[in-house]
Amino acid sequence: MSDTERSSEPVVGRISVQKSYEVLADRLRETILTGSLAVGSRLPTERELVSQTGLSRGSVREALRKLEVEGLVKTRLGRLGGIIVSRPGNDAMAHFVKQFVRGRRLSLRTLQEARETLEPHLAQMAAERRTADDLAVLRQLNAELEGALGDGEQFAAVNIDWHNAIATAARNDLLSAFLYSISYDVAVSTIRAEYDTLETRQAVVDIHTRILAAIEAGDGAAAYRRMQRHMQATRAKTKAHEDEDLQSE
Amino acid sequence: MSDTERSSEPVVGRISVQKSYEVLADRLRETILTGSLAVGSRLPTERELVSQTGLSRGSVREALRKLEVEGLVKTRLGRLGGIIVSRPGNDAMAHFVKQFVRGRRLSLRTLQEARETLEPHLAQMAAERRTADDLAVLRQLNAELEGALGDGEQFAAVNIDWHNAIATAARNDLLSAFLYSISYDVAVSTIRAEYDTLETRQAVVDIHTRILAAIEAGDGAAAYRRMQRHMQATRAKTKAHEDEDLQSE
DNA sequence: GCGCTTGATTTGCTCGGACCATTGGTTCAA
DNA sequence: TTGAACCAATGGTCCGAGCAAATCAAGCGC
Repeated sequence: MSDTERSSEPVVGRISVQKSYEVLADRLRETILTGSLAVGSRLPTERELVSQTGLSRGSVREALRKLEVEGLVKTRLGRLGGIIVSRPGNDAMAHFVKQFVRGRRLSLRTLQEARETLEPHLAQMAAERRTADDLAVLRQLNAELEGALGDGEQFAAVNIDWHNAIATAARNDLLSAFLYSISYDVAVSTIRAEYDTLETRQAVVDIHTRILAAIEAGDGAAAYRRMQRHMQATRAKTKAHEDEDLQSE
Repeated sequence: MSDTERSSEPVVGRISVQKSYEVLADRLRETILTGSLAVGSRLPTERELVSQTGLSRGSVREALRKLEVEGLVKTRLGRLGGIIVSRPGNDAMAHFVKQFVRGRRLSLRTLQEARETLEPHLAQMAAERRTADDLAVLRQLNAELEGALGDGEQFAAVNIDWHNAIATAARNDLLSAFLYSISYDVAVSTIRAEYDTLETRQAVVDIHTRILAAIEAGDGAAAYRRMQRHMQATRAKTKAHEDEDLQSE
């Protein structure tokens, strides 16, 4: 390549002008994450950040808005309010994943597949790691589920909690956050199909009981198999909804 | 419960004052997601939004900042610039997951487990759904990987691409986004441990070849098994890094 | 006529200042 | 002691102005 042949030789790389609020957001993010600021502690007030950085109030606020979406800070109003260091929770993850799913028009089938990927493994991990407290919670939820056999709405709600409790017992905050993020959408979409009759609800309680038994016994392989079968049964029930969009409010 | 016993009877629920930029962000989000605005089309300019909503410029911009983090819009400068409707991509997901992982101080072990959960299933799905194009890409990457046997950095980079290509072939945008989000962090942390010697790199190429063979043959079960073994081997190599934090920039 | 320069235009970006709303503390009188 | 009125600190909101980048169009020189 001769240097006269093409005038687009990259002498200097692409210049991207950093916007001030981006810079501040990055700086604050690093301060929060590496500075070991305790969750719940307060950042400087907006006006202090203004005087410290030399930026305008608006730019400071835009930076804070970004961190807020990321779940790294929360803002509280009034005296003794301010910018509180937080840590991203399952809700922040769920909010983001929801926009992702809606924005990409992902099908219910896609979410169901994700469940099938996550849940059996989570059940296995739960069987291997569950504490006494985990078991108590799961037994409680199983009982509640049985008590809600007659109420489809309630049944679905408790069912979500049950599956998330399994994830909690698996002791993997990332995977459980993933599951949490999709469980609501999947559940509301499958309520009618999966739990339309008392028989299907009873069947769900039965398989839940058997999965819980495997977890209690510490039998990861059995927990995996049973959860996998549970997922496949759910998929069969929701066949009719396949490839359905999830654009509803 | 008598009605005089406790004065904390919730007559009216908790009142949460909606902030104006929240309201606008919600409205714009719904407009984008349900209004079937084509990706790439332009939203009204900031000044137009100001006159349409009656809000101030600052509030409008704060709302836009939120949507930007969510990956629903991008802003471009200059004439013919403006607020462009976008759709959340893997990068937006990766950015969010990264803050989540850092903010919660998740261990490398946690990420490795997520990989072990996702990848075997993704390999299976890839075997069942891969197109001719997918196979071409995978063969190409396998060749590149073999060519990079002598360069640890390059090898690791191509390796990431290879695993993500598997996920792409699995045709599940959510799971592939999850994997994409953690692959970088996992990879950079395991480069030295996993690919420290020529022998280990050669072993990786070998197992990749066998996984690819299963995918070519459409043998989902074999692809699952081989990927699972690959993951277990990787885990063994990274034992030393277990429970290590991922707080580096 | 072709190509480069120059200016105008549109758009997001940044600033400064002011005032409002909410929350919690403080003071003071009954 | 208790209740109400007031004060202070902080985020929320608004207005207006000018800057900076990207594009287009007109004009100029060859």
